[in-house]
Amino acid sequence: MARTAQAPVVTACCGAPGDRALTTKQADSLAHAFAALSDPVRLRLLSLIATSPDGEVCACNMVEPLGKSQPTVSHHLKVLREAGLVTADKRGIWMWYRAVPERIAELRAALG
Amino acid sequence: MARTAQAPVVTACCGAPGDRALTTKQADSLAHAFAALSDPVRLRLLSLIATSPDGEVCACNMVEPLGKSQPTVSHHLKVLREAGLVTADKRGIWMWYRAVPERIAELRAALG
DNA sequence: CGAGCATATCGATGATTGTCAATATGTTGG
DNA sequence: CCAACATATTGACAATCATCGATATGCTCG
Repeated sequence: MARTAQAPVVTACCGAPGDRALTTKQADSLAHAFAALSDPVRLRLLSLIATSPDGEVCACNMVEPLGKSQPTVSHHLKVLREAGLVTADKRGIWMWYRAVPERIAELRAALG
Repeated sequence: MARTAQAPVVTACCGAPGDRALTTKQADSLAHAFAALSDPVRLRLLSLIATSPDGEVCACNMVEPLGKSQPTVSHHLKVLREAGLVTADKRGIWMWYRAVPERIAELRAALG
């Protein structure tokens, strides 16, 4: 007695799911990371940062191109930081953001 | 007169963002796709399907391992379908789900 | 110290989402 | 056609989220 209830023992109605699927813990962690990428504003922020010639971008240069208020941009940057996708570095008055390639590679690996 | 307002022309306060960042349209599309991966249940569903030996899994075999109600699983499968990450194929009573590797590769490429 | 600026946090609000019970749709066997 | 079953849809509700204005924090320069 397993599967759906009255599935024959030998070959069930359905394809076997196998057992190398994600655990609940793995899925929780990954979902949290992907959630950080599930907003257009955050994707554009990460894109701005990751494609910057210098490898880092000042927060002051991200408000205007995004067309969102400063608090909104700050909020999204925080989400990206908490997801481990970017790091922040305060120098003087300004906050400099860099991408975290290892973390991004992690997500890419989860898709492969 | 650009950048933040009173940034010197030569070298601004801040790192230049460059111009190969995502457009609004691209970001919208990608965000929609990543949003489909932002839930643990959906990640486990996709994992179940993608790692199945047969390359396809019957919906009847995904309700029990996930510990969620049948309508909830059905809802999540619909989200994955609408994101283009899986396809569904009705054969007789059962619905068979397969992963869409091209679409998954698309997302992986966006992270590269 | 005090003024001015960059960034973060707070509080509120409208919108979206995950979940389930109930029900509908569609398929097969008798 | 009817009963039984697999899956999808509907309706409702609590929780989360994106957004902004107002405000707080922190830094630099005079």
